[in-house]
Amino acid sequence: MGHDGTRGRASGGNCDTASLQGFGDLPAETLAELEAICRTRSYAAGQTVVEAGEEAEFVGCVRTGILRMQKTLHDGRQHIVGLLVEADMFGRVFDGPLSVAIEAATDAEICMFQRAPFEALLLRSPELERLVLLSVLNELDRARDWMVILANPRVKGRLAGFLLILCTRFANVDHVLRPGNGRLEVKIPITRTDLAHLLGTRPESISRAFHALADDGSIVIRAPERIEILDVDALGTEAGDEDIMNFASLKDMMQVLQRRA
Amino acid sequence: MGHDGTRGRASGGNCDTASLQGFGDLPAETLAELEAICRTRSYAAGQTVVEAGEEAEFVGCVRTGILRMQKTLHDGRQHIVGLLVEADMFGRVFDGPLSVAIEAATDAEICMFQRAPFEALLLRSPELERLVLLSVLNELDRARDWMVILANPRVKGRLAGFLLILCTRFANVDHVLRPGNGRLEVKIPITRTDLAHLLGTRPESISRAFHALADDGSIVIRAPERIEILDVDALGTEAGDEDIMNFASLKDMMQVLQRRA
DNA sequence: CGGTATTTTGAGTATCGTCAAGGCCAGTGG
DNA sequence: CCACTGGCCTTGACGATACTCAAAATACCG
Repeated sequence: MGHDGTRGRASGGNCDTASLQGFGDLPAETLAELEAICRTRSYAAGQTVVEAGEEAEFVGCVRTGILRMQKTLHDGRQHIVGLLVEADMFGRVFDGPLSVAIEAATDAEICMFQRAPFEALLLRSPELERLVLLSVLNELDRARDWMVILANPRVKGRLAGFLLILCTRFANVDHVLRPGNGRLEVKIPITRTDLAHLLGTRPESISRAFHALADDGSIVIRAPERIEILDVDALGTEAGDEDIMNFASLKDMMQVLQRRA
Repeated sequence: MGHDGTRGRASGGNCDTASLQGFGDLPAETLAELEAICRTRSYAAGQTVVEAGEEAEFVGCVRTGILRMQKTLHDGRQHIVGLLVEADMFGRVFDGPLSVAIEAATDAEICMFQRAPFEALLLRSPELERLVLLSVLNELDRARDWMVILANPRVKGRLAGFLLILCTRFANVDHVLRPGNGRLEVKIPITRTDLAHLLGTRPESISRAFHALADDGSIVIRAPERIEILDVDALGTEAGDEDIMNFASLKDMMQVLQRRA
């Protein structure tokens, strides 16, 4: 499964909090206090960051890499309920234990803040509180996006929706999107098995759906994890076109690419 | 469809903010300020509360009834991404337009706060800010619960999960749960069509799934919208048992009911 | 009582889950 | 250098499930 269940360990050193997305606008004083209570940790793909039900000792912020949030079912199967990327925060503030487990989907670097001092700082810094609130609000939106995708009755449609989300929401993350040489190529950041868990199906169906989209001419499978997007509109139709707005920027990018080619 | 698209209108009068769940613990001073900027509105089932994309003028808190949040697809179909019940808050604070439309699923009373003053108050009152944060965090958890349910490959399993959520999370709400005369009866608060949208399937499949569960002896269909729960464990197994913890309280309730009968 | 919306049922087809086998790639050890 | 191993992805076949279309039954409302 690739999930070896080992825990990452602190690689020492504080993070440069000011370089975290969104944190730059915080007052220097707040940043200094954050700097004092944070630490960078590195995790290899498959390592566990937080167990479910754990009284999260830390509040974290992803610096590089991708984490997956998952719920463990009683029979041992695991359902992925979201991905965390650059600048995403996690860990319950003010509240009880975390309801999801968090594992590294790729090698990742995380900025960890000790929980108690972080909460104390939160009460004193409205700017930070606002940042956290926006972060959670953003995550809520993303969760709803997943819901719309999952509600699609056909696997092919769910996969199309997933690819579009990858192109829009995860666009400027890591190396997910590569608008190289006149083509739009996406790097699938998780395994087929994980993708199946995320989309509520089995790896076999994922594979078939990929090739069905390829047969339609919507995508080209250059490698299992490297997918070239050919027809955004077709994917949108397949996915149900949840939001036309979202694709506008993506379509623009496609046109620019085609003009360049 | 029952969605007549009409807007509710203010029925005048301020709400008794102190009686809102969670608000009771706020300082009297904060409560007084809230009182000054709020207003109660009543909506009939099917009326629109907020349009999607609207620069939400208000932040709201449900007092009675049930609202549904939905995303409108370009072809006009609508996907439900969640339900709002008593004490649930909605409307983006600090952020842009709402990404979902909100309609009354049943007759509902809502406490509306003007957005600008509410945000201002938020900055001054850490207690209120914390309340809002917890509210959003709670909603995020619920969204993830929906995701786990939606990821279930069989419709029967998704429906079982929905019923369990109805019994646990919506337990002490409106008239959803009626532990009358030794039986546990649930009132489905939305139509079959809406339920189909929520669970990512069609009304026909919903109907068949209900009767399949009835044939299994897990439930009894006393009326299309009145479902009697017989076997919580069977439903849990069918749903995938996402969290055994959640059912503990429900099982207790069942035992109490059976002892009483 | 008639009209409408909702729910249910039925039959046929497409899709998907399941089981089993094969292929591809990377790392390992001879 | 090559066989071997194990993980991941793919493919095939078959049965179960769910979607589609159509129509009937039921409930709701004036």
